[in-house]
Amino acid sequence: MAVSARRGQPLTSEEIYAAALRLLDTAGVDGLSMRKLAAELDVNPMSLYHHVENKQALVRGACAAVVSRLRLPPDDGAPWQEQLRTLAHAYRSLAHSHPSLWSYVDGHPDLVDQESGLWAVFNRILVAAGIPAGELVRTRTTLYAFVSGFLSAETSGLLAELGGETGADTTFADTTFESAVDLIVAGIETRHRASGDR
Amino acid sequence: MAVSARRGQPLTSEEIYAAALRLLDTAGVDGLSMRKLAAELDVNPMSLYHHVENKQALVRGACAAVVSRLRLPPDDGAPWQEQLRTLAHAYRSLAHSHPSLWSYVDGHPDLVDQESGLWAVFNRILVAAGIPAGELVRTRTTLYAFVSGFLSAETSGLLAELGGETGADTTFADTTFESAVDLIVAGIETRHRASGDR
DNA sequence: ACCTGAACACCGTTCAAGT
DNA sequence: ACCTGAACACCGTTCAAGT
Repeated sequence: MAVSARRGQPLTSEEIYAAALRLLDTAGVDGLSMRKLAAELDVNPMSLYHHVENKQALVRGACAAVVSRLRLPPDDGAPWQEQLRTLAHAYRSLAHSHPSLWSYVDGHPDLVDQESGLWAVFNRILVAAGIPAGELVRTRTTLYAFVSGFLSAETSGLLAELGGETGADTTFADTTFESAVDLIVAGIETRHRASGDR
Repeated sequence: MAVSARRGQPLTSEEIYAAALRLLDTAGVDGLSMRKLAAELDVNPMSLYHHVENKQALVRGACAAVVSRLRLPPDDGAPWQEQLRTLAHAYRSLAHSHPSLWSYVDGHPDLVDQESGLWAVFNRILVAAGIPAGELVRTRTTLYAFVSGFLSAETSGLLAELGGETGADTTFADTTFESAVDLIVAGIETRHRASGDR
């Protein structure tokens, strides 16, 4: 097994993705280059191509690794409202763990489902909330868009500059997210009640 | 006044931005380059720098031109629900007019307000809806995030692949957007009713 | 004032050659 | 198998020189 002339150790894709994530975090998607990544790993730029198809695959892979760490709420019979809140907060803290990556994740929702199985869990919760089967996809898509739109606003700085602190530990963004989730839950409850009235 | 050797006519920034928008529409933000733009205009790449500070300013300027075309609903005393729906549809059709630009607009919400005055109009409508002054920024930010999240999902193809046609002219995306706006309006009405109960 | 060519410091990626 | 250097086709941008 040939070995890097510069490092005396073989490259692994784990190393590559870890270093890529580090660069992405500090410099954003545009700040990552194959050549800088190679320098970071003390390796010839071309060595990377033995472990990664190309730059696009590298970025996607790094994001996939992040998204796969989403902690989905267990199917423990808790009220759907609670499960939905838990899911929303888990997703938000995932975004916060790598904010400079999030615009990419946002633009590639297929990756999200593929790596986390989010949609199956989302469906389960919405079924528990009484959403009819025919409305499932529509509702899930809308709610996902709402939450990810919120995170995009947060990540891109729309929320950061607004209003100061509201308390000891919670920021304006925290309380605003809370009320956004409230609005979503209330929206579903309203819909449920409406269909019950028929 | 010196003149392009290749074209026999002076460059104008209007020309530059129009051509840039054309390139952005067909190739996306990553597909635009100063050199390709210069070729499109039959001009030396360096001539562009006499009219535009750099590439970033060029992209921002092109997006600003698009956003400034947002048609805001007039203050004609129509019910706030109707005005909110009109605003949402105007914003959506703006996004549809240049979908490949939208991820950039989405990541730069400051540009949106600066070029369209959206937030003042948004505030006016929310005041009419009975949102208290202290909740204005929070509510407006949340609703904007919801709508732009939806458009991001639409623009990035999340909605495109789902469910076929629902009728003659309306697509799945159209009806889903409609129900998303319904959810938003219902959410505000609920909040209004709740504060009226106090 | 406006335009231009040469140059610099970067990119991603292919390919043939090394071990 | 894995690594590497040279090379190709691109980038954005500076600068000195032209008209």
